[in-house]
Formats: sequence, structure tokens, C-alpha cells
Amino acid sequence: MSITRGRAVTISDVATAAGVSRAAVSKVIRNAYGVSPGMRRRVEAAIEELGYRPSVAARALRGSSYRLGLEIPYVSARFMSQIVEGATRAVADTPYQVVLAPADGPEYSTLESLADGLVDGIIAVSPRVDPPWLEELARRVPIVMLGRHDDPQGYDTVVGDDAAGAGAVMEHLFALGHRRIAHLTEPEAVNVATPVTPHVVRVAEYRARMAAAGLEPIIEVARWEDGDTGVREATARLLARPSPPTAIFAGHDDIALIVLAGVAAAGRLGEVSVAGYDNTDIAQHPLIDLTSVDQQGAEMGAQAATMLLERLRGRTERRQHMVSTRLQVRGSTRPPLP
Amino acid sequence: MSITRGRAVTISDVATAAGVSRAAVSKVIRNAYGVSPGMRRRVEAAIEELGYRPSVAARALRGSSYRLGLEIPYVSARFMSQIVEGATRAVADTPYQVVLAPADGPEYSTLESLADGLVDGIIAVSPRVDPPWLEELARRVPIVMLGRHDDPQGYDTVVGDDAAGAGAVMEHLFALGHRRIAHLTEPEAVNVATPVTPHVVRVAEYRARMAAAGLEPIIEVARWEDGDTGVREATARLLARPSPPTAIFAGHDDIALIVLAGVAAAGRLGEVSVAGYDNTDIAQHPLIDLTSVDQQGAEMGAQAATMLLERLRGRTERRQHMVSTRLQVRGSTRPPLP
DNA sequence: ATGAAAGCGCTAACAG
DNA sequence: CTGTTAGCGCTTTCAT
Repeated sequence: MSITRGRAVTISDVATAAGVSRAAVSKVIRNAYGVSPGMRRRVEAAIEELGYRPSVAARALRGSSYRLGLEIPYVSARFMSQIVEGATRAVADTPYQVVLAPADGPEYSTLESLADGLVDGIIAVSPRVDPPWLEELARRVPIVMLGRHDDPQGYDTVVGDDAAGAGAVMEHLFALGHRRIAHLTEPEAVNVATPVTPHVVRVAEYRARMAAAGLEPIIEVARWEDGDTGVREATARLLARPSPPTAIFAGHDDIALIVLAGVAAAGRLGEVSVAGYDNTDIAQHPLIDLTSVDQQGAEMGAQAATMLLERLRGRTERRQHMVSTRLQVRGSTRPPLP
Repeated sequence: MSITRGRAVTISDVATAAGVSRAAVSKVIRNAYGVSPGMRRRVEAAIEELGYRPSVAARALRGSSYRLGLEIPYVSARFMSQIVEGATRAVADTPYQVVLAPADGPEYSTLESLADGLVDGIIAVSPRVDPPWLEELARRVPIVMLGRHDDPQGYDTVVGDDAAGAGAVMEHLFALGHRRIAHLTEPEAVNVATPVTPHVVRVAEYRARMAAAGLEPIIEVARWEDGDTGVREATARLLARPSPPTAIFAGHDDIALIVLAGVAAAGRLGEVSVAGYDNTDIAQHPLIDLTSVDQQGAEMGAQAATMLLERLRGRTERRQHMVSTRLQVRGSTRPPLP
């Protein structure tokens, strides 16, 4: 039952079968200039018959792998699905394919290993790598960063309008009559040394709105590394305050879900409003019914892929794109108890 | 502001810098036999100084890319995260990396493009490709199929114990006193021409249990292609029957979530029990609280990766691994109304 | 319009 | 223990 790995069909095999040179076959498969209809026909017939498929490795060594790498921080994040979907849709009619690289550990190494020749370009959702390092990497391979409010030289960015999104949440909560509004965010967002991530912007907007309303910000940080526990404890701390918040604005839906669980565990469901961010699919579930900011993840993914393709076609000036947001109001936010 | 793509550092640069041959460098980076400590030190210093990273393309052309491809049908599926996590964990201490290939369209082409030299081996979650075709592909590249009850020659399989899992659900529901139990599954599962997927096994077990209890199976099929709508309508059809089921056993959690929404929409929450399969993270959320079968997705992913590594190290006999299941009972299943 | 030939960066086989 | 050499499969000038 031992298996002999079949040697793959190479361009030489096709050339021999079609009675032409390898260069000719290469031209045909790349739709390059200078092929007679007759030759094209014969070559295509041979390709079909032998079931030839070009080796990605060999192509990559010579130039392009026709693969775009999409680096994503943690696959579980529901928001990522939207981005992946948008990116794959955007390359659907091109010879390019999207491959995903889950950043299990440090994002630096995931990005580097992508850059090691596996892909022609990189789309990355990496809040924690710092801009100078990225500039350096961008010298080797085209990069589009998602969700970074950087001011880059060598790479492109696609971001949501985080200020507007966070602002919309705050306005909504104020309009409902809330005053004691807490914000629950990720550690990275309160560390000033960090690059400007979406969460940094959301926190800033939250602070600004609270200040403008003459209110003291109530910020709690959930250490995401602790998993659900961190968020759950942060929620508990908020609810245990002498004057607990009447509304909690969570940095994103995954946090909001756990906050919701915490509020339910405290038996205060319906009493404490909760808003999220990303409008992931579960937010619309009637049993969750979470008010959230839709920032068009699919659109972001598609834009990023398109911009990367432009780079591959030769664009060298940087581009920055911002997608708009829309607040999706649902049942998880209501007026505070009188 | 035009950017000059930096030429990458190659093995030759390192060799020159260290004053040794390229072969020597190659040996060092592969920890191969026959390197003096002195040479190793010099080479490693040069690598460090120049920031050398081996080209994946060149390596792949010569043999191995040190990449494992994980093909997944639709990224949104919550169950997939567990598999990805397990697989990446399993390769963490090896030179291998996991890359994900989302099967946006037909799975055949995704698998083929993975086999085109991008990866050294493939883990696939593709219920719809047929066994002979897989055998063919397996001749070119090692493959481990997840969730297939095939009897393969050239590839390995990792499956959950779907019969036991489905049986446990049925026993649980019977024990609660349910008799009119419906099953809501995917189209593929009722098409006999299809390969033996987990859903086929679950349906069979469901049928067997209903028959053994002297009951008529009530099966509704949700066309997943229709998205949520299909499941929602199927749920509505079930609830609209003259004698509606008192419990619905959904083929997996993503279906169960929509069923739950449908039951809620019909105002029959708590009246109609719902059970799912996969025990995805959202199932434990207190607002969802879904009874579900845990089939250890992470364990499956880890097993699959390990088996693939074995293949790459030379194993040629096939292996099949089955992971056990455990029913996680939660609030979504309770006794029927009297 | 077609083909010959060089070479991308690396590894494996062999020679020294 | 170390270096030389010959490709892996493809694309790309450059002749013809």
C-alpha cells in the first residue's frame, strides 16, 4: 500500500507534447504577446490533455506567485470573516488567490514568513507592529494595512471612520438619556506608545464626547490575553461601582458579547445598555440583539485587495482609504431606568 | 516618493559574508549533519547581521516549502476556528507553518491551487469532493481529510464520532420526554450520491433512533446556499406543521442559532427545545445557552496536523483517527410542555 | 512568430 | 568537515 508520489507535469512535458518550446507554452499560459492562433490551440490542447498546472514555486522564484497574503491576528474574531470575504471577492476575476496567515504568536514573524516569497503582496490586520518596521518590510513587498491610522510612506492603509463610529454610539447613548457611560477596551488602546489603532481612536472619541458633555470618563481595560475572564472581571468591576454605569460601550462585538453575559449574570439585563462595534453577524441574532457600529468589513477587505493589485500593477504612490460607518441600533441599548 | 523594492538577501550573500560556501550555509540553516561549531558560529553571525531569510519559493522548488495548507469551506463557520487553532498549535515547535485557503468557490480548485506547490501537505475540510478525485490528488501531495467517513487508500482521515454524538443528542431528548423530534440538516446530507460526511452519519443515526423508538422521522433540509433565509424558512415550516416538533436537532451550531432565532420569532422560546452540534464558543453564551455536541475541533485540527507531519517524515500507510464526542447539555433543551 | 539559453535561490549528491 | 556542481520549473531577454 505504499504510495508513489506522482511527478507533476511540467512545462517541458507540455512543450514536448505540443511540439513547441517551453517559452511558447509560457507565453500561452500568461496570455503574453506573440503567439499564433495555431500554436495557442495546440498548446492549450496539450495542457488540457496532460492536466498541466504551473508550479507556484517556480513562478514565484522568477517573479510572482499570484498569491496575496492576508494576515489576521486571531481567526476566531468574527469581524475577520467579513474582511476575508471581501478580499476574496475582489480578486475573484484575477489570476490571484488569497491565502490567510493566522498570527498565532507574534505578528512580526507571521508577516515576515509571508514576505519570504510565498506571496506577491500582503494585507495585514496587525495593530501591534510599529510603523518603522512596516516601512522596512514594505520595501520588500507591497503592503496594505487594515485599520491603521498611520501616516505611512511606503504602504497603503484602509481604515474605518472610527471617530465617526464611536461618536455615533455616544450620541445615541446620550440621546437615550445616559450619562454614566463606561468604555471597555483593549489594553493596546490605552498605551500611548502604541501605533494609532482603531481602538485608540475610539477611546479618544469616547473621552472627547464625555468631556464635551461635562462628564468624567469611566474606562475599564480588559486584558484580552486573559480570554473571556478578563472582560468578565472588568464588567463585574464596572457593575460593582458605587454609581455603576447605565451604559457600556464595548470596543468591539466580541467584548460586547461577554459584557452582555456579565450583565445577564448580574441579573441586570435590560437595565444596563450595551453597545458594540463591527456589527458582526451574531449581533443581529434576536437573542443577542446588540446595537453595534457597522464598518463594512467586507468593503474594507475588498478595498485592500484592490489597492494591493494596483500596487502590483505598478502604482508607487501611497493610498489611504477610509470607509464610512453606520450605527445599527438594536434592543441592547435603551433609556436608563428612571 | 517612488519606492525601490529592496533586493532580498540571498544565501550567496550570507556565504560571502561568512567566507564559506552556499552549501555550508544551507546546512547550517537546516541543522544538517556535518558542520563545525566554528563555521556554524560564523554563518549564524552573518545571517543575523544581514537579516537573511530563506526564500520559500526557492526551497519549495527544491523540495519543501515548510508550509501546510488548511483548506476550509467557509471562514465564517465558527467551528473552523477550533480546527485552525489546533493545527497551528500542533506545528508550533516544528519548522512548519499553517496557511489557510478559504474555499470561496468550488473546493476542487482551491485544493488544486494548494497542491500547485505552495504547500508540502494539505489538511482539508471539504465535504463535497469525491473520493476518487482525492485519491488522485493524494498521489501528488499528502492529504489529511477532516470529517470524512471514507475508506481511503492514499490519504488519512480525522473524524468525530458522529454516530455517538448524534446518538447522545437523541437519547438526551428522549430522556427529557420528547417524541416529535425533528432534524434540520444540510442538503448534502440527504443526497446519497455524496461522500460520507459527518452530516450523513448524523442523519442516519437520527433516523435509526427515531425508528427504534417507533417514531416517524421529521426531516427538514435547509439549503445553505440561501443563507440564513433557507434555515429560517425550514424552521418556520417545521413549526407550522399540524403537530409541530417539540424538539429540533440541528446539524450544527450555525444552523441551531438560526433555528433558535426562528423559534424566538414564533414566540415559542422555551417551548421548543433546540440542540446543536460542534459546541462552538457562542453556544455557551448565557443568552444563547445552546445544548450542543462537543467534538473537540482543536483536537481534530491538532491530530490532522500531526498526521500530516508523519507523512512528511515518511509514513506511507494510511491512518484514520476518530475523536470522541461529549454532549454539553444547556438550557436550550428541556422537557416538552405537558 | 518562435526558440535557445541564462538564471531566479536553494538543496542534494558528490568530491576533496 | 567543507566546497563544487548540477539542477528544481519557470520566465525572460535575445537571436533567429
